Amino acid sequence: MIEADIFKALADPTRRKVFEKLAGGSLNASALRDGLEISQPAMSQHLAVLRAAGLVREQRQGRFVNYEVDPDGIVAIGAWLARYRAYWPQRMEALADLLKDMDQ
Amino acid sequence: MIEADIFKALADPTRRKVFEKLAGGSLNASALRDGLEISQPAMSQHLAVLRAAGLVREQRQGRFVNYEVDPDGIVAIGAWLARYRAYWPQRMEALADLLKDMDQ
DNA sequence: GTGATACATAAGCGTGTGCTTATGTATCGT
DNA sequence: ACGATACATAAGCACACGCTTATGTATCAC
Repeated sequence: MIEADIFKALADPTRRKVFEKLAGGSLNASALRDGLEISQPAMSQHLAVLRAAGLVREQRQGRFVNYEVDPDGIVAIGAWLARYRAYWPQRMEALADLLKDMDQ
Repeated sequence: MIEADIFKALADPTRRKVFEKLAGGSLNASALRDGLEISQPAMSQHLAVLRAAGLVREQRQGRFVNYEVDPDGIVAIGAWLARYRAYWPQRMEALADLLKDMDQ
């Protein structure tokens, strides 16, 4: 069950912050650290969890490892959420439009 | 942060099973137990977590307490997911249609 | 080659989580 | 009123989780 890893990964607040940072674009592990008061090994461990969950993927570039959001993870969450379509208050597309607007 | 409670709640496999059972319709705590090898207090605790996360809501009916999916929780997940819209492989509506088909 | 930088991994530790057993509270049947 | 049923709560315990420090590996600059 891949959902198990996904929800576990997202249960941690630091990992959610990291993931949201990556929503703005690709970043390396060091760049992901600043702003967050976290040690280098802790970040490395968090990234390993996110990667194992399929939420993030990496790309080596010399000494740096660039991380980016893995669309597969997003799809998996969407797939899970789709099972509860009967409880969506309206079409998810409409919700998405709503949320896009309140995104500042 | 309500997402914290939501993802934490869904991180547990038993709670996800309970939640998916409720996707089929309202059920009381005892009915939710069968199939799952879990004690009565454990189920009660899991339901308390799901309720606190806004994923489930209850309705007393005599001695029984009926639980059902709370659309607010679904909306909250959809709202969070909407932040990553840039990484959706296509429109979520299309994904939803796809998933509805492979839902046996 | 040598030192510095970027990141991963290992080991150990405090804390949170999910379970159990035991008990409490409320409603139903008689 | 009394026992049974449905569920919640309390306390205690084993284990998982996230952190730290220490160390390993790989790439860059010179």
